[in-house]
Amino acid sequence: MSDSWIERFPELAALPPQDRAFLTERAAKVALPAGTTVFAPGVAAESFLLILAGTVRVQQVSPGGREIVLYRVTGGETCIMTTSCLLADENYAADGVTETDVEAVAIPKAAFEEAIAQSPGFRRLVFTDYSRRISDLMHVVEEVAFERLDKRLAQRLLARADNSTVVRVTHQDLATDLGSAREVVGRLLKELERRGWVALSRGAIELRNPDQIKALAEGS
Amino acid sequence: MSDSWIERFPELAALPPQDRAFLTERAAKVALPAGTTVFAPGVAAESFLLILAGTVRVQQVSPGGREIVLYRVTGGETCIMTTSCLLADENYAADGVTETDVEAVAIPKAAFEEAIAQSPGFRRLVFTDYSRRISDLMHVVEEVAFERLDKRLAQRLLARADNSTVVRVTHQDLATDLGSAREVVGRLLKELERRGWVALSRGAIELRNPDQIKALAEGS
DNA sequence: GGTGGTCTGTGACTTAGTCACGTTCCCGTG
DNA sequence: CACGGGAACGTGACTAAGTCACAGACCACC
Repeated sequence: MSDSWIERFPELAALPPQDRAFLTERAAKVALPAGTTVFAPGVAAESFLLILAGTVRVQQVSPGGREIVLYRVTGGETCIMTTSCLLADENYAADGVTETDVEAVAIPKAAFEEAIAQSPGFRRLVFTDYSRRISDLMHVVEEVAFERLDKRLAQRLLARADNSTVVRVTHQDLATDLGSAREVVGRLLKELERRGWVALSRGAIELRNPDQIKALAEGS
Repeated sequence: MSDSWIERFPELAALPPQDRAFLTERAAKVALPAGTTVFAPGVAAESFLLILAGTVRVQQVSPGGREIVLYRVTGGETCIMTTSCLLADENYAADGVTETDVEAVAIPKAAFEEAIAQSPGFRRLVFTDYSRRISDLMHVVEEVAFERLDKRLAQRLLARADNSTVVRVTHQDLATDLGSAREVVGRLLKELERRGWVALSRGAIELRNPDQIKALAEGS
């Protein structure tokens, strides 16, 4: 297989040639259409996944049907859920779904373990991603436990806007991001509209006053 | 240093003799009195920590003064916060405090990295603990986001009771465990007392009807 | 026997979540 | 083109949880 994908991962690109060759020989490129379930509670993974492009959403679903996004895996990152399955035979109560079409590289378990054993750079990649996820999770706990929902909503709107002025997203999507309920998000959005900060329409939210929204997102 | 401590860690006890010797030569036993801050935001760790006895509480503090316990590290486990600092030079927004007197073993950074490189068993120990913590954190998110506070309170009471019938704990301690507010916990406890399930006194809670409390803790 | 610190109680209020609907919009099929 | 069904959104009434500003109550130690 071509080794061009390896450039997406600085830790791997810096490996000595024989390590790079080892990885590229055993890696297989996979394409996952949007909406694919990458992993789910109770399903053990059988290969290590490196994401090249697209995003995977990792979320929890409550018995009552509510959902919360724990973090997103994007290009240049690895999927620690599958990593953990490989390394610790642990099964997690979360599921991963592709939000967009995803291109990834799969490394079989045996090759993964050998890479871990042989290559400090590869280990570093894996550990760094573990740390990043723990950091993400702690941030989620902090937000859910301590921050006001309107502030968190403003943050999500800005994050999803990504410099554009119109966000194509449903109230339910935002509620899932925040671990809240659709009606609650709807009411908060309505209040923002009343203040003239956003304009609401079906499936889309226009940010009319990004500065005020930013102030809300950053406010104490 | 004596190598008897290594028996507390099955993964390490099973190592080949030279790996065991390597670790015990470089390890230093440390004793931390209750209430010691083991790590805090912005402070980088300089050695890897294995806990022999006692517990370290890892928690987040909100700007508004509220706190939430993320997880506890007990005997036979490693402290992944310090691990992450060593492996990924990442700083976390959490702090660790000893809840009891703690006996631990510290392995300096250089020896830690060598052990990671050389010993598959040592790697396995580290990865397993990472996985456990991620699992813990996801559980916290799930609880905080989706579960009712009275149910979570009942769970905490039972966990702290540990087969005894009297729990020595303040309302504030429980609130910190749950990431809630003292007054809220107090009101819920009062309601449990009204039902005759507990008896309240200053600094202690007597479980008068553990079965009902269990039912609440396990109920949908 | 006062005194300061910790622990707990209370009421009034705001914010968030739940439940059970009703309404509106869109898009394909007959 | 009507129309029927699903997805998205709106609403009111209610419960649960958090906040704020206090007021007591208890304990230990001079």
